[in-house]
Amino acid sequence: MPPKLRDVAERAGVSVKTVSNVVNGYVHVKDATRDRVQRAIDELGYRPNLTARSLRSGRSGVLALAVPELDVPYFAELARLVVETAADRGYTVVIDQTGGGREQEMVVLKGIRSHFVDGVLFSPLALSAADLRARTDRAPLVLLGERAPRGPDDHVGIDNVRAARDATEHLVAIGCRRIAAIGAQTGGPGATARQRLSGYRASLTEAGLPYDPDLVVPARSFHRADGFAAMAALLALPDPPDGVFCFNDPLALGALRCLATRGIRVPQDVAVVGFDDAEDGRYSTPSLSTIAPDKPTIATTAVDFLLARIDGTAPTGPRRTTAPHTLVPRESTDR
Amino acid sequence: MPPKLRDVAERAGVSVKTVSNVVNGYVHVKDATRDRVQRAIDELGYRPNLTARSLRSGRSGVLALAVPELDVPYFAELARLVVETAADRGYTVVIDQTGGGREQEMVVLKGIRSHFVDGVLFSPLALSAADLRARTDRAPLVLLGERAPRGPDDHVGIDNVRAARDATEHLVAIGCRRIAAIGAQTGGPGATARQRLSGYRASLTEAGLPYDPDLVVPARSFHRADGFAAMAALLALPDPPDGVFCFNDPLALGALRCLATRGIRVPQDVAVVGFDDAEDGRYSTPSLSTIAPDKPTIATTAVDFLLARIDGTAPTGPRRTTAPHTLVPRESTDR
DNA sequence: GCAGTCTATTACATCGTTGTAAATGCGCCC
DNA sequence: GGGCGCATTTACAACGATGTAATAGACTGC
Repeated sequence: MPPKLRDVAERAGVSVKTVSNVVNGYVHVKDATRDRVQRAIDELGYRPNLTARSLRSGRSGVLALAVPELDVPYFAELARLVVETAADRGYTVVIDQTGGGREQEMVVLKGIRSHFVDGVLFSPLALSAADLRARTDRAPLVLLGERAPRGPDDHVGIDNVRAARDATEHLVAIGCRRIAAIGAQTGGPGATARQRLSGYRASLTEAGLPYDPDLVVPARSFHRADGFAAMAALLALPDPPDGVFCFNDPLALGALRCLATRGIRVPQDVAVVGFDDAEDGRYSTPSLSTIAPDKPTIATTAVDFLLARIDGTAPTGPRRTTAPHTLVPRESTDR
Repeated sequence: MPPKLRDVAERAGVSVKTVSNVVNGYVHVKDATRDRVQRAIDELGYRPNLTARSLRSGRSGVLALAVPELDVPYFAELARLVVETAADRGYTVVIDQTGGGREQEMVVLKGIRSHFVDGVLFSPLALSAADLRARTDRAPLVLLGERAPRGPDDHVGIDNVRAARDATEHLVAIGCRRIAAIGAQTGGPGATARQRLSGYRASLTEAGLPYDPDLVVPARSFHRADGFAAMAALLALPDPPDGVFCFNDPLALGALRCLATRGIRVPQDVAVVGFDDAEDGRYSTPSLSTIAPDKPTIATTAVDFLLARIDGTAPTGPRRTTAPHTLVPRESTDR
């Protein structure tokens, strides 16, 4: 049974509240008393009970981070940054893995009120803007990632359309004429994929290149295996592409792998661009050109938005920020 | 202000305790009452305050997972599995990123008593066995990963010596004669690296190959960049290796990358084996042969050990389990 | 020498929930 | 019809902390 304030108080011969005052650095405590109490604290190894404190204060000092999958590098890196930033601000982070399904994401949305977390950073995949608007609960929530529904919530993302254009333009610039896109999400509510697709198309139009639906391959999920399969499908076309824009890095790495097994040279025969700038792509062979969202900015902005909501210092309307991104050219487009 | 039991009670015209009984599925509640209360709950959107519940019960339903870095694939995958398993058992997981430093790891050790988590899964890098034994606090703790100090704590790991031997033997079997090791930790308390090194040496001895200290390269951390640098150092030797055993996959991928930039063929000129079976290695070019620890077993065993400690159903002595591992041969040793 | 001010300390209520034990009411049996 | 047992409901205390307001004492100034 761990010691509590009362145990310390008895040992130091003072009231419970005085101990509490010492613990919280209250000014009006005589030095002699403070020392005595402090000694008792040390001797007993007292540590405040955060649960009790939290019940009293209404704050838990815990944020939730809800992401689809922790082992997708982008989310792992984001999680790392969020946890670090939150720690800096004195907060702990619990991780919620939604799996990306609508049902589980709804649970997160509903679950917020289960006090215990002060606010939620949420990176949804499947939820529609309507789902988000339907939320009755106005608990502190910040949407994370590239998704930007016109909802009532704070949001931190990047300009997906612009980024996808940058990626595609880059392929055009190095001489690609038949440019494929891997990662479209047909039907699903995935705004991210839609935005990237629209940037891709805009870029084609701008370059005077035709839009060929055969070159747009959907991906069920965003893993290497999906990229591999999609690339294989593209290579089976009568007129295969000479450039591929993948909607994230694992897809691109899967595509690279597929090309390697077929003995197709990258970037000479096919150039590849990814998205997210996961660490893997920096050391793959060939190394992967990619769109690099400014992840540290995303993480810190999101955490600070959320803390401002929690503290009530945020403005009433939703805050939306677009974090910068850059194109990082590497070997997979180096020609 | 979210509704509480009292609000529901007033609305339903019953006592607070009756509402509590309904919420907790207590049997002796008249159906009519139960319905009335349930309606009030639904209308008000009542959700129990987990903090209060936790204060009352002494349990928070939260486990902590302390790992060095979330964006090292092995830890990300482990985290994913742990979070999933814990969720299955009705627990939430908070992530603690220690950075792998002794100081921060000590904080985790001390911090356990800061109630709020019911137990800790801890994957230490820098802590010594002495540090762990010095823990006065007997809060539920399970050590995770490959480290196996003779401490008083539950532990789930794999047989590192055996696994390292398997890896090295595999290199011997495909004809390597000068086999290097990347990832030694000189001086540090890293038991993992020591064990893998000893397995490596044992295997050399067994194969009748000389042990050449020049072929053992330490790594400051276990990232791709370190593997790259180590490989570069090995290639600069007058008599470079024809096989490399890397103590984890990122090191191996960094090494592969280095070899690729030098135009050295893998596996023909140099064969490479990694450790951990991160998803990256399955799709790298060449794909990476590696030691695959049974991560799902590690995660579920660890969580179950911890929950048993928490419930008090665990035996008194420390429990130790060695999860199985397998060698997964891929292209990087396919010759 | 006494009101007035300031410091240091304290008792008590409270955060929202649940365990304990007691109260209420009903049916049933002898 | 009085008593017993059971189902149902309740009041109250407690989990460990902290805010509020009150108290006791020390000191100022007139």
